[in-house]
Amino acid sequence: MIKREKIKSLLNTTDFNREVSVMGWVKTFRNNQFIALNDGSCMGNLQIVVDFNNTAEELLKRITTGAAIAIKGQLVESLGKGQRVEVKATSVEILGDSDPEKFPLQPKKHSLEFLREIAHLRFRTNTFNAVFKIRHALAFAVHQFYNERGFVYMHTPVITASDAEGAGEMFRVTTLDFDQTPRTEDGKVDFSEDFFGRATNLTVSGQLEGELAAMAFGEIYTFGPTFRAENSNTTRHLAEFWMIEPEVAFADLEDNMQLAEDMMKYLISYAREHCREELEFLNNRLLEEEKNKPQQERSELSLLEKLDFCVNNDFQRLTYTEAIAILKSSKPNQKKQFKYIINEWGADLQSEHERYLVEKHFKKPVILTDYPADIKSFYMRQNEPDSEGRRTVAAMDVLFPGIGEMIGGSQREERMDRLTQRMDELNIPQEELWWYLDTRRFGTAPHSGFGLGFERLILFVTGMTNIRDVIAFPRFPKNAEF
RNA sequence: UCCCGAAUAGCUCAGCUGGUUAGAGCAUCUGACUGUUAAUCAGAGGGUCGCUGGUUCGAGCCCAGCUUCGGGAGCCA
Repeated sequence: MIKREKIKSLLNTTDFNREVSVMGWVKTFRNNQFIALNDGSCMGNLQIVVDFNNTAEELLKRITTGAAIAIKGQLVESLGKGQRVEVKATSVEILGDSDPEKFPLQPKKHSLEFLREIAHLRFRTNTFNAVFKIRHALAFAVHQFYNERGFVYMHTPVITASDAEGAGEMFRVTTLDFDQTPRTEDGKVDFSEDFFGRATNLTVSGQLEGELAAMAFGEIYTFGPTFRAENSNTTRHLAEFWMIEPEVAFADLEDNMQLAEDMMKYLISYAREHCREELEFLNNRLLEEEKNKPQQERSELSLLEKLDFCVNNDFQRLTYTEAIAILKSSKPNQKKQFKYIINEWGADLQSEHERYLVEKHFKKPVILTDYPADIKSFYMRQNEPDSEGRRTVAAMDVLFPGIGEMIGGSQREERMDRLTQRMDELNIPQEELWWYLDTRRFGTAPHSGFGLGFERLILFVTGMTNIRDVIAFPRFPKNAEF
């Protein structure tokens, strides 16, 4: 028996006129003679030539789009034009039939909306083959990047008891019987009867635990699933997503920004180098799509140009205060084209403002720092008030064109008194976070970290526009199919 | 959650001012052809017009509610 070969290697070989064995799924069967076969190893198909005169009619009829087949035959230089190699089949075996009346994928363009409804089959399309190959490569590159720099990969818990992180609504984790929930004397649900003896949730961030580890290993990162029960219905939010959170001891905001920028450039470069075929396919896909758009709406740079531009140019760094000044005197603000007009310092930036800075003003990734303390989390390091007495924190947001916030992070407040004072102001109970505060009690040190939304990175690198198309089985409000 | 839009064949979409039997391309099936490249040519089948109610002599079309989807906003990564 001959060993099965991958289509990817056969398409590149010059070792012709030998017996090969291939298996895969039928993309199309043309002219009762030519099978376009794909085994997932690459986007390209291998052409199988069937001798239909000497093949049973019954068998030919079962070679339908979507069917899994095993082929044995001679690998030869193609006689036809569209491809370099092909296999002259000597044996065709149907491994799994695919009823052509029912199989939903056709050899034609499908809308992403439709494919989202058949997410279990969309992997078989070129686009999703490319997207998920890139996703894999980038996940691998994340580990390689941090491993090369001596970071320790931490697995922080998915189930957490602290709901004090303030990162958003949480999913409750419980084994209580909803039909007869135990109650306390004042009528509330008695979580002391629950599995963990207290109320627990799915994690919204591994940061707090990450900080604990960073205060021992020096440099750590987490990379795992994260859950937000927000009723978000957008192209860039998921209820379940993957987040990368590095945390570095003895690092200030400056170091943090550098790490973020280095990481982004490393990851994008990695994809450029290792996913050429996939990126070129997606690049062309976007160019095709743009042809149908009016000139105005077409993007200035192609996907590949955009990626290269990101790698080759420094990210624009500026403070919130500087950004407000730019926005205040910007045309859309003066002409009142913004929905939210920037009047004074302290306003939270809306996505229209972020987009203006990134896409119109600087036309490159932007790192915004030193936000007003009032609009940021309790754990961010408090800056000294400026000459006008305005309080800011050492926060940073990395903004990308088309995506918005790709990364959110900060230098952490390492000073016990300042941290607890802020917690009091925001009514965050210190008892619950005693373990977190212990890091400030015992050998506290300056440290910084950030969170990168993995799917948002994939969005940017693939040029896809809906986050539900860059995760295999998206979880979002009213949908947990598959 | 808010604003806007959409839902018609397996897919993509057309359907006039409310009027007889709801159309096209692709896909599927049948036949022809047989070095095709989203093969081609001929023919055929395929519809609870998202759901519920209302207006009307009459609703795919108008109105209300609901569901789902898309775009934008908020929350954020």
